[in-house]
Amino acid sequence: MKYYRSFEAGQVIVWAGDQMDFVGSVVSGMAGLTQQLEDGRTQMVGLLLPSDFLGRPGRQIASYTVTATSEIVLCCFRRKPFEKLLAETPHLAGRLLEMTLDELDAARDWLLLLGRKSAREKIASFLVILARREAALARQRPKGRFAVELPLTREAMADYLGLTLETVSRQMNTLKREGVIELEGKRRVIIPSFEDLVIESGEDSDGGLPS
Amino acid sequence: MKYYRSFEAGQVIVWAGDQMDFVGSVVSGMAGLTQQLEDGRTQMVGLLLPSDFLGRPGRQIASYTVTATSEIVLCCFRRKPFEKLLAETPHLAGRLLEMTLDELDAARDWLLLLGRKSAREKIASFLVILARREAALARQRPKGRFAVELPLTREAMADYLGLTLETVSRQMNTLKREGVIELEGKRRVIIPSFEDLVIESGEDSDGGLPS
DNA sequence: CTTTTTCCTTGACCCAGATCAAATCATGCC
DNA sequence: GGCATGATTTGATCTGGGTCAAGGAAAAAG
Repeated sequence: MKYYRSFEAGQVIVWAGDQMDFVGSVVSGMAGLTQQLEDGRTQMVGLLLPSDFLGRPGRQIASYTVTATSEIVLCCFRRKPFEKLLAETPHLAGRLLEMTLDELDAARDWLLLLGRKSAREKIASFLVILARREAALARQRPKGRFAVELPLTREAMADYLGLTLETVSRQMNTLKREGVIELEGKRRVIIPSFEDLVIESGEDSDGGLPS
Repeated sequence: MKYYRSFEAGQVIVWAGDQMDFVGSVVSGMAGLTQQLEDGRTQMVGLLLPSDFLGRPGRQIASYTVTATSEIVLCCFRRKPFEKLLAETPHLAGRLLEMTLDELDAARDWLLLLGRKSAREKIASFLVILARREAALARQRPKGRFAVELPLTREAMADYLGLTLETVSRQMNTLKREGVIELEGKRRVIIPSFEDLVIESGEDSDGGLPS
């Protein structure tokens, strides 16, 4: 009933519109949910990190294309048995509701980012989000000097942020030039002061994560 | 345990950060959830129409400001008894999960709208969304000639779409000039051909609502 | 080691939508 | 009616980020 699947960076895990006979959770690595307009414009609409849930119980057709942005390992369950288990286990349903509500909150922060933030603020916010989620896995809060791995291409970042890859590149290098971040290679970011980065992100100062 | 509350257009129902000791659902009218950056930039992150749920079980502090965009009637429950009921009624929890997943899907369509659509496409998409939701309440699909009520100011529309109110006004009048929509007063829109409006919205032709 | 491919950076230019500034319209109030 | 008040439209101008076009850099392939 439970099994593992691995994908390499760039591989498509599920195509939007395909039959989807499993649900799963991310063990390691990263994947993006994307939506497209027919002319090819692409927007990432979900970012899956370790512990995140993939799939929608009660729905057999995938609504979004899921692509591995880095090497990734999923822990999968066949959908039918999972749904049976879900119906029999109120605790599991509650946990899933909790996770879905958290995802909805994250999506709403993302709406604010896409609708109202400048390119510079978008980049800073994205790094803040990654740092927070990376720290949260270790039950911590990011603070002071902090390093973040970017398991995405500039293009994937652009699709996340509603920008072009050129703008992402320019803003990353501007932030670097101004000392807000340091780059170690192209995919590793050092944040000298997490607090300063939060200011750049335009967020309300307290940033209160409620849970 | 159950009671009704009414608000006039423009009234704030809940302030972000306030204690929130009730949950509710919309009986009639419309409200918006909004988030703000400290410099005042505002983004609507949720739109509540009749039958929509307000509040988050298990959370006593409101994360978003809720404002009535039109006269509105809510059916409210005190939070504690509701949570008790929720814990005792697996069916209710399942229903709530279903609604939350639908909201998440809507939020993801909204991400695509904010991240990648032009102002014209945003306006058209918004009208398509309103028409679909209005029709859905009558268990129908919008088709052919269709009328939509806009219980929002141009500014509220701008906050929904990540635009300025001037751009909203201009695009509405451009669509009117081109015959894609007709305006009856400022708050009522006639859609001569729903199918043509969907094309203007940039959506994938089929538009498949999966449920 | 060389070549190919993929990803990233940088520059020059342009345009959709923002900003600033006036009108116009609609509605309620005295 | 005459006069505030708030919503909307319209015009003029500006600009952030998009688009187009080369180049680099680094990994993968041969």
